[in-house]
Amino acid sequence: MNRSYHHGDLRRTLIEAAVARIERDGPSNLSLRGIARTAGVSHAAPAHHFGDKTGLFTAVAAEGFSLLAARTTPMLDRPDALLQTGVVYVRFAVEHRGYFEVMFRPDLHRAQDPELVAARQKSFDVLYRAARTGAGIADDQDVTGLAVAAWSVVHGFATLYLADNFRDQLPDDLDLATVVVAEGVASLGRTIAAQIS
Amino acid sequence: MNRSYHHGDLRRTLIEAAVARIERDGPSNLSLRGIARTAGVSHAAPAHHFGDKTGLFTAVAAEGFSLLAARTTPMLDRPDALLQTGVVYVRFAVEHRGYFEVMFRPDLHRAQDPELVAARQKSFDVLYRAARTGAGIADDQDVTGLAVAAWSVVHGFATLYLADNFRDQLPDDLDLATVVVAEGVASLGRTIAAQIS
DNA sequence: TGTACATCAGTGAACGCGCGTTCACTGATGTAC
DNA sequence: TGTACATCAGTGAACGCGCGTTCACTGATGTAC
Repeated sequence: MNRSYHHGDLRRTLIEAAVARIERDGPSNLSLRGIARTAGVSHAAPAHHFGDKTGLFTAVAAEGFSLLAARTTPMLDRPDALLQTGVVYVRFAVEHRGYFEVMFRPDLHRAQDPELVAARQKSFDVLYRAARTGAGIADDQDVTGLAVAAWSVVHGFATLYLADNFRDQLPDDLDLATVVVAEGVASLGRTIAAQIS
Repeated sequence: MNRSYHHGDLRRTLIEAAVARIERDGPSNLSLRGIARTAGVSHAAPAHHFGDKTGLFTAVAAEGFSLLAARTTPMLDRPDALLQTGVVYVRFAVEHRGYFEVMFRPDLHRAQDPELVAARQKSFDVLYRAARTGAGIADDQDVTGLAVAAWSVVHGFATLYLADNFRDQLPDDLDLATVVVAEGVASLGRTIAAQIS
């Protein structure tokens, strides 16, 4: 740990402080000064690396999408790729809530930032590939509905879970809860299939 | 419209101003003073009706859940109750974004407020009944997995849609998009069912 | 190896601002007689 | 119907606070010779 005047890796430290801060205080009440305080650094230091507040959150979101892509990509080799990708998505959201909450709040970051766009695209690609291989869909067939439905269910579950909406309904253990939900999705698919026609 | 010193129905006006404000500026940057400004009233007036900021948002959330329950309940009589409940849920989120965004942000309101608890419970009951009747599940069977999955998918879709994550993938028209997603859910159910075993 | 200098990273004081809350007040309304 | 008075709803000035951003600065590092 560099204790001298120059920090060494302040950029990284600030991103981690931002994440820690969001996990502690929730996504409201985010402040640059609070993050700098958590990082143990002067409140003007972030400007040096990120320009302004939005810049910092943009970097957090971009790194979040990179992390998510890195975590989900290995699942593509599994026979149950779509299921496993979903499970990893939910785990990511719960274990890295600080990233997750910033990633999907476009009011906090610059959506057109190139680094962010690239990282997000990488995540989306994994999802689409998982949907394709999982359902045995050929390259020229449309996978949009499936991908959007899969994304919606894991995203909705993660969001509601984090906001404590399932406390009374599901087992405390996330793995057990995931099994219940997976069975629910199968059951839901059957029900909706019957109601669409 | 009462233009005298006494407003007449300030409570209602303030709730509507809060909703309008959130729809305009997003869920971050909410301020009591801004809401009072939108309502055309002194910034100290809200304290009279809601005590403090949290009190106002609690009232907004409670009214949101009541509205949602009122909108979804009529769907229970339909043969395709679960599908229709889901469609109404998504429409509600999109058309009443101001309510929706507050309802699921427990950091903004007092979660144990009796009025809020009652209204939320009413909404949950509709969802559970829709899941039960939709899937033809008897009263003594467990419907948790199905209900949670159904809730997750509509909530996730609404959230991602509102945060503009589907711009490139789905038709602009919400009704058309809903059809695509419903088919996706059916397809997802099949895929997951195959991968669970 | 030593020195001079440019560049870079982080500091801390200062700014102006909008915020939530409080408080004594005032204008309007409702009630008792 | 008229008057006195209590209650209620909304006002506006004031408070202290934390915020984001700016700016001249200082301490450390890297480079040229």
